[in-house]
Amino acid sequence: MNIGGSRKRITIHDVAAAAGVSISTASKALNNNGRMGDDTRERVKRVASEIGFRPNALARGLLSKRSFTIGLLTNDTYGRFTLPVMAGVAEALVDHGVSVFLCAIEDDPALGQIHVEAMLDKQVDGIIATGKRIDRSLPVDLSNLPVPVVYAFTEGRPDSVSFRSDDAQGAELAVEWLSRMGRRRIVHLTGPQDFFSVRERADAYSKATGGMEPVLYGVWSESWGHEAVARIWSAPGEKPDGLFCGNDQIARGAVDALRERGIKVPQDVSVIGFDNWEIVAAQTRPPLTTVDMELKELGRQAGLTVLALAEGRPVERGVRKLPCRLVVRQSCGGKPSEE
Amino acid sequence: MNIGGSRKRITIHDVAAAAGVSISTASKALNNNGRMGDDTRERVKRVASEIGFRPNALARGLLSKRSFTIGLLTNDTYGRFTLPVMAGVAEALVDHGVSVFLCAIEDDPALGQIHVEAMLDKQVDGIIATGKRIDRSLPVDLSNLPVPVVYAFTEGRPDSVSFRSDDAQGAELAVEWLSRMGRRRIVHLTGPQDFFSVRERADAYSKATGGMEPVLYGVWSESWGHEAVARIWSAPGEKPDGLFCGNDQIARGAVDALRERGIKVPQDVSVIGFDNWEIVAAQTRPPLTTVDMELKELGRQAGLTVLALAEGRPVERGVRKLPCRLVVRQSCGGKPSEE
DNA sequence: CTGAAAGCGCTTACAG
DNA sequence: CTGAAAGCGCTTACAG
Repeated sequence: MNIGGSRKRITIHDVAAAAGVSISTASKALNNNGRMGDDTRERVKRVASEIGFRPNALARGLLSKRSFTIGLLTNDTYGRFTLPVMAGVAEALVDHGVSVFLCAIEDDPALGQIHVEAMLDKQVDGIIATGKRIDRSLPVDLSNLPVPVVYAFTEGRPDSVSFRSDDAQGAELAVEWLSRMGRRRIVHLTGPQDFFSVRERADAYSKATGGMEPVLYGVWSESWGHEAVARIWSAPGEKPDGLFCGNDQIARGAVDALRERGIKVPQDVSVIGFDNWEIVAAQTRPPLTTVDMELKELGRQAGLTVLALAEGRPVERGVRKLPCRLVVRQSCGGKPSEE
Repeated sequence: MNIGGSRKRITIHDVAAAAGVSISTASKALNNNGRMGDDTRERVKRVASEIGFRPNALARGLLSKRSFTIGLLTNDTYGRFTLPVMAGVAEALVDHGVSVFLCAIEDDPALGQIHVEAMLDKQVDGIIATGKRIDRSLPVDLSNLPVPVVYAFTEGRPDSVSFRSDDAQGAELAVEWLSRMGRRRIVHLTGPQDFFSVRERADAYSKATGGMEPVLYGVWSESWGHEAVARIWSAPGEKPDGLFCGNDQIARGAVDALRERGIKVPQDVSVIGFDNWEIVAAQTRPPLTTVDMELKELGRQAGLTVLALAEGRPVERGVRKLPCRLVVRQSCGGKPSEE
């Protein structure tokens, strides 16, 4: 049963012995290089797989200077943004045989330093830095490392390679859809103004709507969505027929508040969210139409990019903005997109 | 600026040369073993840190048969359960210099196999298997691996080392608190009966309440919470004054439904959840009192346990149940616990 | 066509 | 007290 885990590992010596060749020949046979008889090569390979040989990546890495390992550094404890990014990274890299160290460093510089050093000691081929907002950097300096660094959904150095969502385009998508649903008085309820993405979305919103309605800044919570609706609907004057919310939580709060006032969503008012945070968006009544930042795709690209850098392939520097995608559910009307 | 990441790595040869000793002496000095003059040892150490020497973990691992790396395997894509477990594992192991590979394998056996092999190739010191429910195992056989395996919040082999939450005790905690709040007619709304933890919690609930009220099985969603409340309150007869919900989503649905019926929580009815899923529990109006499964602690213990196994220290086999903790917010009355 | 040797960056007996 | 040598498991020139 071997529960403690102590089966002796099979090395290339075992393969060589079993196949009756030298270890150099065994190595070359397995790696498809060197010249030798096809029969020899085949025999070595067959024997290797029969006895269950798997090359020791540590030994390989020592020679090749490649560990087939990268590190993902994040300060997003809750994992709301990091998880999709991580999924994309892993998915893109698993085919290339690279594994991913996940390091959650909170906002602790000392912890960050420890993790970076541990990763470097383990000879990672590269590092992906990710976080919870685009305009903050991790609490650790990644600028002079002996391995390539790619930033994804977090602020990087000016001359680095960064990936982020195109928040302006996402906001346009939202406003466009609302107009397409026939909405004319669209109000924007959003988060704190010191978030770069808040400003970017708000600007795009103003540009798209002509800036007739004020933007309501608040916090990223359901209760702010509630409060904003209360504020708008208790004030005199014409009411909006569309609400573009800065995230799904605000949207959910708004939808709940509208329902409590007897206002029908989407018949009377269309509400659109941002983030496509499944757990919030799908459980809202009605389920939220929202903008997805495609973080998994972002992770995938970041993964492929560190890999390229690690292999010395040329990569253009600068920040790359990835387009957002509209996910249609029921809070705006229109036909739900198949997911 | 070295953006590509190509600074030459400093080896023990550099240290030896700079300190004017042999590499054996350098090695012994840095590892605090071997005998040598204190001055020599100090000098080597000083030089090493001056030139920024960090030992190559791959080379070390080759000798020591320890990679200071473990793998965390999960099929919980959304990360709701895995993230806290991961946080605990990492927190427990970072002090020991071990890093964690995160492998999300969905429910794909082939993907699972690939990840396990990749981890083994990289000589992980052990593997922690985790998932999204206690009575399902990962879609990959971990029983005959050359490294120790620990199961956390997923079904393991009978003779393995497993950690799980004590759901019965958690349910008792919930019922007890409800009684303490003066509730006498407590109904249990929960998830699908084929979940082991559902049955365990339901049994504990029945035992604690005397089994006078039926258990309402459903699904893990807000809408089921809604529907259950509608069903109970539209039926004739005496109504409950306490609702023990199988998870926070059901609890949230129930709270919302009660509010819509004009029933006050917690004045008229106390509602308690399960999971302490922050995003749901804290945003409910009023915020949910709930049972926390202490998954982070579970992760911490699992981490320490693989480490022990990897180092050959004796570890008792079997499944260990960790106690749950009550988190008091406002949905039951009583004083909120400081978090 | 195949193998002996050197070496990746370390550690650890073993000499001196 | 210090260093030369062997070796961890591989790969890669280089001989033959």
